[in-house]
Amino acid sequence: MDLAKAYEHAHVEARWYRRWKEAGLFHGDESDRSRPAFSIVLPPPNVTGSLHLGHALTATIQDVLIRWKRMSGFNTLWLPGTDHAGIATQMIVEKEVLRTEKKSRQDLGRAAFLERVWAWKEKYGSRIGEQHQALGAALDWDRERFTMDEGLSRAVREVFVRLHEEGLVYREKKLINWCPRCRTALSDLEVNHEENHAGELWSFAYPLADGSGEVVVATTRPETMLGDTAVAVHPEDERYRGVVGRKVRHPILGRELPVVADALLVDREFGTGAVKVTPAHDFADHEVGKRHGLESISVIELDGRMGPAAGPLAGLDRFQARAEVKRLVRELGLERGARPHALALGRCQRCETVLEPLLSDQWFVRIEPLARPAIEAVEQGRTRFVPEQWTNTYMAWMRGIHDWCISRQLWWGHQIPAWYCGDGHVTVARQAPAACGTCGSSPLRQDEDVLDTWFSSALWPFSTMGWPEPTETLRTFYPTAVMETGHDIIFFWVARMMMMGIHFMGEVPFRTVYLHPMVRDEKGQKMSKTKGNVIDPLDITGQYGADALRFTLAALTAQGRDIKLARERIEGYRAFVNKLWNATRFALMNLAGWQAPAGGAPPAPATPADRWILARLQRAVNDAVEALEAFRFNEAANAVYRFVWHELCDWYIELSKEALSGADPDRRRTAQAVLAHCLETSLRLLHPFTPFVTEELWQTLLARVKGRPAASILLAAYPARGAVDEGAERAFGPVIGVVDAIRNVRGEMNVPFRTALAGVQVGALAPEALATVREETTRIERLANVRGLEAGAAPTRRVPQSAVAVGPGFEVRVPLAGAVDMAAETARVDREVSKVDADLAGLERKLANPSFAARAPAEVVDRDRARVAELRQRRERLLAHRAMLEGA
RNA sequence: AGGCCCGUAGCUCAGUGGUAGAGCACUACCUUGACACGGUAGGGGUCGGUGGUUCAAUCCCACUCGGGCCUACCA
Repeated sequence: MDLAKAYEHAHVEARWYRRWKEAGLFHGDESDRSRPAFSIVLPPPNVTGSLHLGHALTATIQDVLIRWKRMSGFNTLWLPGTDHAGIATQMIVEKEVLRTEKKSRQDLGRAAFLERVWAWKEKYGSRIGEQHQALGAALDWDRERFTMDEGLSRAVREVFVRLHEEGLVYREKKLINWCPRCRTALSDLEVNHEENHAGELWSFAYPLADGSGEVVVATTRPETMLGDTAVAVHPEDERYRGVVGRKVRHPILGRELPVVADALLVDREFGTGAVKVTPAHDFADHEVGKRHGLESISVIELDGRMGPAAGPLAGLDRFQARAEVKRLVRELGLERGARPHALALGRCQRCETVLEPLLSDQWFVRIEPLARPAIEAVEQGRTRFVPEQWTNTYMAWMRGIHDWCISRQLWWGHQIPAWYCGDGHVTVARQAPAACGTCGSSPLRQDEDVLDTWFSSALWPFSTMGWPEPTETLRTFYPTAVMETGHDIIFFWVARMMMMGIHFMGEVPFRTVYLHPMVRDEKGQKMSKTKGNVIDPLDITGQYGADALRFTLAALTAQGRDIKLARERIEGYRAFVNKLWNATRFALMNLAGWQAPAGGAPPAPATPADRWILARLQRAVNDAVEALEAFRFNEAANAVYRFVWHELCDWYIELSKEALSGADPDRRRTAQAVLAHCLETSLRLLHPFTPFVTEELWQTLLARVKGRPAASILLAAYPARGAVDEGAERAFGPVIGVVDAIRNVRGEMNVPFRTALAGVQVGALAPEALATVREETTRIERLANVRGLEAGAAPTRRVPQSAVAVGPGFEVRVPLAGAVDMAAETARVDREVSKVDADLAGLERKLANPSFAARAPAEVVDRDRARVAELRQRRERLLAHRAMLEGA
């Protein structure tokens, strides 16, 4: 079968994915413990989600790891699944129901609404998985899971109950972040802090109760003064020494508030140095309240309106109440000014609504006992972060961690397994209990709240493997090898998996956390659904192919820098895929009559070029494997890219043309063997990055040379590291140098390719190197088109109509009779001379410094001395040539 | 307020204590039986700034200026 002239990805991708999947190549074998295991759980995308470039990056990197390890002899498992994404999904379906049925979820009621969500999930839940298939992801679809499927729901209940039994889950009325629009509690992490919001710092006076004066306080949220239960000052502040312990009178509500001294809350430098204290609606004030035994008065309700405790303002929206408080205070003559003030507003991660801290009954995870072992695990190196800098981020957060609010007032999610009897006793159980565990009464009512989505996500590495059953899968594949995800969810997800994995499995959930960069748009903006700047990777794969996108993402994944994706880069790597295609096409055209050696033994090289390309191949393999081991995907990709394009294609294929089409059958066979070996190895080396094209080419290539290849390149061995023949690399240097020099003259002097160069003299080269140069450049087609190379120790024969090129260790004189413009050649030589002069001046200055010779390592000094000698010789020859030109 | 990352060619970015690199873009030439998604050659950078350490700094250190991100209860 002949290959098309250009690679057409559309004809290849879907076909191969189907065959891989049908052949069961992606299955992780839980019963096979003869090979070391290597497992990854795919960070579960939202079930409502559509593939974006972040997913594409994650999928690419994980697939590279999985395919590389699979080919390297590991028993690999890459486990897919989706997340129910509680609040996000509920919002999407709510919007949809409102649009199509003009009903709110309350109109439908809980059961009917949940039916709608499940229907939505059935309809769209498989989309994201199919999109991963288009990228070539070698996921074990037989094990696909969903956070709300039966098994995982059971794991969630089990964890909740056990944590409750251990006293690590509790229910309490605490100050939490509340979204008045979503009508739910949120964890600290779901709060987005809007930087430098242009707010106002507004001041007013609390009159002392005895009428002897006033204390002026400032606030950015005037409406909260209705819930004030104290005024705080710094204990060492002279200005307020007299008022501590006295009372002020609330100007609107009339109650008396104590003036307390609190060094933790109050910054004497800020504002007036006196702070109003609202324990029910501010986290810092809440702490003050606890320290001083203050009453907490809630004045803002769950819907964002003022409650009964707000007195005359009850029923107003919180922002209307703000204006109203200011008006009332102003009328009372107690307003004391205002100034612009930048503040960080907390907003709902989902809907951007300004959050309200308020007191509410919620479920919490007591986090400190879970965090401590998760910190230790990282300290002890049982889990490590790559890039390393994220260790600090993780540690800092874990050390300052607060209890985790896990209840959400939503409908879509795992309903909390807690039941209340008529007397308000709580029974926590795995199954719905018949009677109250405390008083035995019934009926019981289940807690209506659901758990934070991240609660079930935290269990993902083991819940997906069958926990709480002691499954073979867990035994074989837990802990996973790598957690590969974005650094934006270290706290949301990575940290919580660490805590839960250690607590319930007794071992960390993953050995390495690799945090990939963020993919940004061309302006460097983060791509997000809410911003609407999401690029659909499937548009890219449709246009350029999945391999091109994958290779691009891998090649741009450097550590410590975000990816700004430019279309030109993808085009460039698409060209690379095409180059590989055509290199194989060339090989297939020239492999007639050759049989691959049994056992895939490397070919015996015949020429310096053979030895050189095999050495370079081994170096590329070593570089790529070392880079992969260090998670340096860009280096791995670039090492292979360089080798395939700039060494195999640019040099070896060109050099091999003579042998492949020549009369000598031995030379032809050797060239065939070396070329086939390099190509076949390159395909295996590249397979994890570009699975489709490499599979297609590998099958075609091996079918031609071997007859019956393996079912998939994925079953072939990944190229192994080995010793590089550095002598072969060095020996070939002069060939490249001489050819480059000839091409340089040709290019600079505008000698058309058609003009074959004859009578080229190469001199000042070691005899063996000269033999190589002679052999390889006799006829090297597009490299130089040199015919009849002459050799000599030093080409001194007068050739007036010539150009000269002097390189390290050699001199090439190119006769250009009739084709050469003497003035141009003189100018060219002058340019060369001034370059040499500049280099010489720098080096000579350095060598003239006595402390350089004294302190620098001898090898550095020697190298510079040799270089000076070489440059001087080069200068001399160039000038001699120039003199000859002028004399002619 | 604290922490982290980034400033290298026109653009997007690698990189290293010892002569500055790639891709794209640009200029010139080339349709040569693998490939124009190609080939060859060329132009283009005092590696953000200032000091310090060193024989030697783009690289290490300090400060500084710009850009980005994350954490945080300055009302």
